[in-house]
Amino acid sequence: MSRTTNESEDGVLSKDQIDSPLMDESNGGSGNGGMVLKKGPWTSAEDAILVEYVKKHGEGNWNAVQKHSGLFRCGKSCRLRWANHLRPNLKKGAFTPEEERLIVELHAKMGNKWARMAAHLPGRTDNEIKNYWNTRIKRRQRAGLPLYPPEVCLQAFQESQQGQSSGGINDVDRVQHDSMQANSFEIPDVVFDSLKGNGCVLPYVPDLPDISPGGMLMKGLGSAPYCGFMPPTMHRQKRLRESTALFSTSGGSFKKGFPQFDQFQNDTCDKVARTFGLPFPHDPDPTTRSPLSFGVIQGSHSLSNGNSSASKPTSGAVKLELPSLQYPETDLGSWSTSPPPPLLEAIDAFIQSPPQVGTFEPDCTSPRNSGLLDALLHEAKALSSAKNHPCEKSSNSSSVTPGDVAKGSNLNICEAEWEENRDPISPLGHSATSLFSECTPISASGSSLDEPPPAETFTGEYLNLFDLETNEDKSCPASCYDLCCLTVLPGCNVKSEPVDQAWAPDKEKEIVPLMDYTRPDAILASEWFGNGMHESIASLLGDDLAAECKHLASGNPTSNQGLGFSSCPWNTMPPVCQMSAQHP
DNA sequence: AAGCTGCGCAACCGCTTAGTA
DNA sequence: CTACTAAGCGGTTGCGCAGCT
Repeated sequence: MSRTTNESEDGVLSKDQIDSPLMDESNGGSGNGGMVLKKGPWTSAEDAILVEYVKKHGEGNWNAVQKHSGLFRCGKSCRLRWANHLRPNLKKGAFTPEEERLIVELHAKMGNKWARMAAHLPGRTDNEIKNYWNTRIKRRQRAGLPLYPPEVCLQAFQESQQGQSSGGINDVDRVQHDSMQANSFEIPDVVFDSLKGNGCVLPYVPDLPDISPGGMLMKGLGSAPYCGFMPPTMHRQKRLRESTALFSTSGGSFKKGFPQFDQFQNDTCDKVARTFGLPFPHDPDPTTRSPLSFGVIQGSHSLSNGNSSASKPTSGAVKLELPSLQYPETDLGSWSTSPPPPLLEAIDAFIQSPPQVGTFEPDCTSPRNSGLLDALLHEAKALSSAKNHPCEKSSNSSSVTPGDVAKGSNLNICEAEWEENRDPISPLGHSATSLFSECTPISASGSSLDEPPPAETFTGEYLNLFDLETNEDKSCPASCYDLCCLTVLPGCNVKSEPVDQAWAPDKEKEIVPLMDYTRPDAILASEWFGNGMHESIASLLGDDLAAECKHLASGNPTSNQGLGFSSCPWNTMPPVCQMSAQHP
């Protein structure tokens, strides 16, 4: 705003306009008789022309503006100028606190759906909101603050829970567009569209959504200090291409690696749904269902789903639009100087090019919402699959990983399975491993971080949450945590506080040190869900996992040191999003 | 005072979606 | 059903300004 257009040149086409390299010949080549179109800042004169034109002809048909008004601007540029600066009722100036709060809430619900967010902020443009958000991210990153305030995460979660209990996804879907006013989470249309079309078994097509409420929540909840931090932007198309390429060669492998996906998906989603009171259409054989948790989160679409506007389930490699929050993994990159790319790509690739086995419920869990979630989902499925097919296991649980963390625990089996499924093809096989390896480098000293998160923040909150937490954990900020949070659940040893209490705004301060409820794991591990929920989780996780959780909770703090806390969760991670079955 | 750096905003670019022939 | 066009959307870039050295 401070930046003005060529105001000094008001009234006439500046020589810039005429000679400027900004004049886009390539652009002007077509549709305007070879006329060169001007680029760059608008002048007052141009604004006046455009305003006059719109007054006469109304909005729309922007390509005609240049023809009829004499503006040397492309229609696109005119539309943008009008929408962002000239149209009436635009609010100028800084965002008010209320607006800021709303933006945060909206982003939590919608992800990077700037236009949709703008619809909730009269007088504000998507561009403004986008810029504000990007700025906010930077600021908070620098400050080592969570992107989403705990209240937002809590609200999101609670609302999602309510949505679940009150009628399942359909209800949620129904209110999605009014969610803002109601402060309820908005569920992406996409998710439900997909569900409708695919029934319970949906191809795992993480058409990346934006940040999903769920994803966001996960993020927000998951990455305490950095929750919801956006990764360095990478063009989605670019990423898609990259990821596609990345997995193109391993596409065949995927199937091999995840032979049981098909069967798996139904099982898990089903169980999860039932466990959490979600309507589940069919339940052929509940007993076979894989004990997977995270349905909790997923179950609540609002929680796990991102919303994406346009995604439809597709098969094969899918373009993923990663929401800001969708990159839990990106947190790594965001917060550290260490290169996130491998991780991101791995996860992205995985998400984008899920195993063709593809009958994942894409939307129920809304992979789109969170690339991380997708990845986790896959891993979880792999794990579950492995469980169902012990014969396929291999004893090769070598790598440093979760297995190490859970040494001597019942989880070893799972871990082994996990390892089995992971390498070499598992989507996360790469991501998980590389992920941690990348995360690990972020030393406790924070040397690899641009702005090492305040140690106090991590230790204070996390250590209280997890007995497992060690100094190593501190060195593994958001990114790791985001990932870990999802999987750690079982092992969380949380000094839990009753949810309501913990979230009481007035008590927030005192509680924060005890529990970081911005993290899903913390919530899950705490009394948040009450005993019933714990049971549900236990049932989902399976006895072994549950036992493992306890084991971990009581934990051997040193077991995970080499790898960092984050490594553990991956192995034990339950499928986050098996909610596919939420179709009518 | 000059240079440097970072921040924030405006605009652009590329892609997707919707509408129409 | 396909092709084309317009519009919309989200990510990225460029530039001016402010603050710091």
